[in-house]
Amino acid sequence: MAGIKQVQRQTGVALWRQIADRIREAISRGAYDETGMVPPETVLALQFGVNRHTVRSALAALAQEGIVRAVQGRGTLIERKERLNFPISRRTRFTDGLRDQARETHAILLGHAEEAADAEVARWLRIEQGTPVIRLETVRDADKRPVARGTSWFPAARFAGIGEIYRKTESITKAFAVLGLSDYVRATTEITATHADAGDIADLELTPGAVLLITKAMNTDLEGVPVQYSISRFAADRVQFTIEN
Amino acid sequence: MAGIKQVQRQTGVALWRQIADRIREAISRGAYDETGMVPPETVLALQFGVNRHTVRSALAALAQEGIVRAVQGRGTLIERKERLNFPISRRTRFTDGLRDQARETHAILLGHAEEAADAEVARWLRIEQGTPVIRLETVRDADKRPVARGTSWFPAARFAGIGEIYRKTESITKAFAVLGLSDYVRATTEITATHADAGDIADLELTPGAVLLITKAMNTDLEGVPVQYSISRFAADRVQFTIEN
DNA sequence: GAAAATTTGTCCGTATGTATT
DNA sequence: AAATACATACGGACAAATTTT
Repeated sequence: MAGIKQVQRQTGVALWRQIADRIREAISRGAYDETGMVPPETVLALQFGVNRHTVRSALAALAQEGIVRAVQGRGTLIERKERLNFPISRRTRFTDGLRDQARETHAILLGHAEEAADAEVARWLRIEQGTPVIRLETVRDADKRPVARGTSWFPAARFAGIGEIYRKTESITKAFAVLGLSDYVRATTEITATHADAGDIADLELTPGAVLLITKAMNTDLEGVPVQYSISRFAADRVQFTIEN
Repeated sequence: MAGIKQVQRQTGVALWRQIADRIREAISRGAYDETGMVPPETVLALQFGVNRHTVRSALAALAQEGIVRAVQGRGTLIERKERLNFPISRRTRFTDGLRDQARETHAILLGHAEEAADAEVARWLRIEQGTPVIRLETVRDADKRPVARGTSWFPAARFAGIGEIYRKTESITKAFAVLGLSDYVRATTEITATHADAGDIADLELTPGAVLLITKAMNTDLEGVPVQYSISRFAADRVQFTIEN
């Protein structure tokens, strides 16, 4: 390899930014495709003629952008990504929506409980605060990769036992069917984005600083009665939403 | 103030994480509401009994979450935020949608140009690649705060001069009206999220690591002919989208 | 308006811990 | 078990931006 162009000091652009730009460019050029990894920090530090910590600042920035992912003891891996598409419509179904995009999907029930509806849940489900609801905590995988984790609430009186049914069927649609609700529709969806918290990082196998797409959604039966309120947290670099009007 | 509980070493949780958690909690408790700022790094370092760099790691994490914002020479400010709501529907109008939520909105035209449609623009506008299109670069403000920046493309043959008209009217809807298109509808919207790049940070007054909501949207006239394709980049901590089905 | 003090930003060097190979 | 590689933490120095004097 020919000599590497050194970074420039006192230019008004911090060294770590220059280095981040150079590494980002090298990655997109395919310079590290053989190994799928960035060279070790010590090597990069030598190449750019800076301290290892300066390289670490650059790599931290790239990790935050989702371009690389550092694994202690192994190295810094280059991330490549394709996004799963989630259409949002009146007929939005989580699992069905993935059918053509992933060979294998799973819905794992982390836990379920019966509790009293708080103000937010009560408002979305249009019930009295304090009414019993069933809460489900789930993680959804597509091809062994976690895609989203979520919390759903259901009116307890109408959907008693939905937790265990969901664990077996791995599908809200099927669980509803078992409980006598043959069809339902998506009424409203609210979308925001933020950074991943500790729970997201653990459940979705993300790195600190990762971006999340968050949906708050309410489903109703065909009479317009709310049957489910859910908050889902998607790994933003693995999904996109589409709305067709 | 009574003694501050020191952080604990060798517990398997990094000091900077413990400190970030403590500061986050203090902020939500309102402990710094008088000044709206976190104490200086040197003070925090003394309080927690760690080096200033360790505090900096914690503050960097909080800055990334959008909870604080460091300003060189001033201090580390606490961010408080309310989100503007953008309904996405067949009748989605950017400016109209903000009318009840902001006293004053502006659309600034950064620049416009006529160019040949690339593959992506051609696909969305359903025209031949290479067909002339007009590109508009805009930034939108609500109450003096930038909310989104975007790029829009229009078929040049049909909307000649839209750049200058938009600069005066500050509204796509009005510009369309001037050019003889009295009504239009939102056909499709694609939503993703990612980190802000350098341009976003500058135009939207963000900090590095900020989260963006990105929409790719296509509008058609009432006959279903595409009239606009746009990519908009929203500061995620200032907006949310809602979809009513 | 200029100088000083304050506060965050960058960079280096070193040491040690932890996870993986 | 040893080597490798990233993670954490400390200490110091100086730069840059802002506020205060």
